[in-house]
This record gives sequence, structure tokens and C-alpha cells, in this order.
Amino acid sequence: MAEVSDEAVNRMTRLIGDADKAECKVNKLRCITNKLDETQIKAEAEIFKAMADPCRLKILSLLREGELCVCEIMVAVDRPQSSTSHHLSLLKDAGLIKERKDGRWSRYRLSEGAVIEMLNLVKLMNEVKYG
Amino acid sequence: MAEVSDEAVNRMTRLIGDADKAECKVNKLRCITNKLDETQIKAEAEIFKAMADPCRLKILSLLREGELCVCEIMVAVDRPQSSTSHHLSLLKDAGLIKERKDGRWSRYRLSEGAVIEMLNLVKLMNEVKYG
DNA sequence: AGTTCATATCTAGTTATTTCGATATATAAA
DNA sequence: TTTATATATCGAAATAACTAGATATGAACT
Repeated sequence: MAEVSDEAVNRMTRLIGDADKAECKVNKLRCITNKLDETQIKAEAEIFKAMADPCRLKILSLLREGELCVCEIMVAVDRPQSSTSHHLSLLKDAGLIKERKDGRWSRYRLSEGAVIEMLNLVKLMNEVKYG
Repeated sequence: MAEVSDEAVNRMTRLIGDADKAECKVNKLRCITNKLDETQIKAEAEIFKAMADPCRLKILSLLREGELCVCEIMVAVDRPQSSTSHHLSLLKDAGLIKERKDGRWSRYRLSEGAVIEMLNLVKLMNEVKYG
């Protein structure tokens, strides 16, 4: 009966008592995670990674006010040009901001869509946590 | 007139031409970021950090199905106990999940509130990004 | 008290990220 | 075509995060 016979099933059997039920439970749990597309999960993690930095969150907040070029952003966040540019390219790769070349300037703006909602949501979550 | 006389203003002056206008612009930009509470921004970044890992995203997805104990989660995500436990404590510290002690078991569930919305939002963003 | 089992914490090795100066690219003006 | 300026990219050092084995804690059972 046991098709998935491994440590996990043994452990689950000790937990539940019945070996068949245990195997069933393990299969069910594995089934949920197997259904999750590994590539998609990674891509989603990348989006969160891009937002997981104070400086980049500041940049996103700034861009809520409108389009800005790198030299304006670096002044606002008070970081050297290379750092600012690097953060911007991470945000761009994650799809959170868009770039528009304009002569020697690169002007950045928020991507249309869910970025602002995301910022609002996390603010809310934080308020709930402390508040 | 120049109260904030530094490199940033000089740079902005070269950009804009007028020194007073430049100072004004720098002040305005700095004002936006200064208004952002450093502590709050860091706390928000911590929340995103907690979500910025494929394994932890899997755990959160799992917990959408309901409360689970560590030994069930470690089976589902196929990681050793210590790693699983570590990820769970990060998620808990970020306020994304809640713990309930039950004998020798620790049972975890999603925090009420915006966690699910966040997961839905990032999924949407990813779909928009690729299509 | 001793044993067992679920979970947490510690530790060290590895890998990823952040940071910023230096350099490269590219546009525009002289 | 030289010069200046805005931005990107490189490189290397510092820091942080992830991983997993080993050990510790703590509850339940004997």
C-alpha cells in the first residue's frame, strides 16, 4: 500500500498512529506544495525582495509624487549615485517601476497596477501590528 | 539665502540654473523623505523581507488551508526541522503568522488581516508582469 | 525520575546583498 | 572633436541571510 515510503511517512505515522492515514496526510500536504509552481513562487519572492529594503521603499514612496530622474532621487534619499542607480535597476527588474530615457536623463515612475496598493497594505499591516 | 548649502544644492543648481530654485527643489525632495518615519519604513521592510523567500511563501500558502504544526509543515515544504522552525519564527516576528502552543506541538496559522490580500496582490503583479 | 518526542536555539559554513569608489557609456553643448 | 554631465556598470569589502547538523528545552507518558 505504501507508495511514498520515507522518513516523512514514518514520522507522520508516529504522530497519527495509522500508517495508511499517515501516508494519506503526507500525500495531501505534499500535494498542496507540489501544486505551487516553483518558478512562480520564486518570481513572487523576487518582487518581495525588491521591496524588502528601506532605501528602495523610500524611492517607491517618492515616486508616488510623480516621475523623477536619478539625480533627484539620489538627493532625496541621500545616497551616492551608484547606489541609487543600483536600487533603481533592482526595482525595474522586479517590474515595480518603469524607466523613460530623456536625453541624458533617465526618468523613473511607478508601474501602473498594484504597487501602490502593496505599499498601502504593508502600511496597514504595520499599523495593525503595533498601533 | 542658502541655508542648506551642500553638494546636493550645487548639483541641483547646475541642473536647474537658478540657485534659489535649486535649494527649494532639494528642500522639497528631502522634505518628502524626511516625513517618512525611518522606524516605520524599516518595519515595513521587515515585513517584505519575511515574504521575500520561496520557502516562506510556500509556508504562507500552506497555511491558507488552515492551522498546521511544525512537523506537518516541514514535511510539506521538504526541509529539515531546524530550517522550518527558523522560517516560522521569522514569519511570526514579522506578524504574518500566529502561534498556538498545544502540548508539545506548536500550531501555526495565518494572522488575520492583510496577509492573504498581499499574497493575492503579488500573484496578480506577477501575472501582469509576464502575462 | 527517566524516556520520548516536538520544537527551539546554537553554531559554522556557505551564499547573497549592500555599499560605494572607480570606471565606462552616452548624450549634449561648446 | 573636445568637454561636461547624467547614468550605468564593475569590483571589492563589509554585512546579512540561508542552511543544516548538533544540542537544548519542555511537555507528556511510563
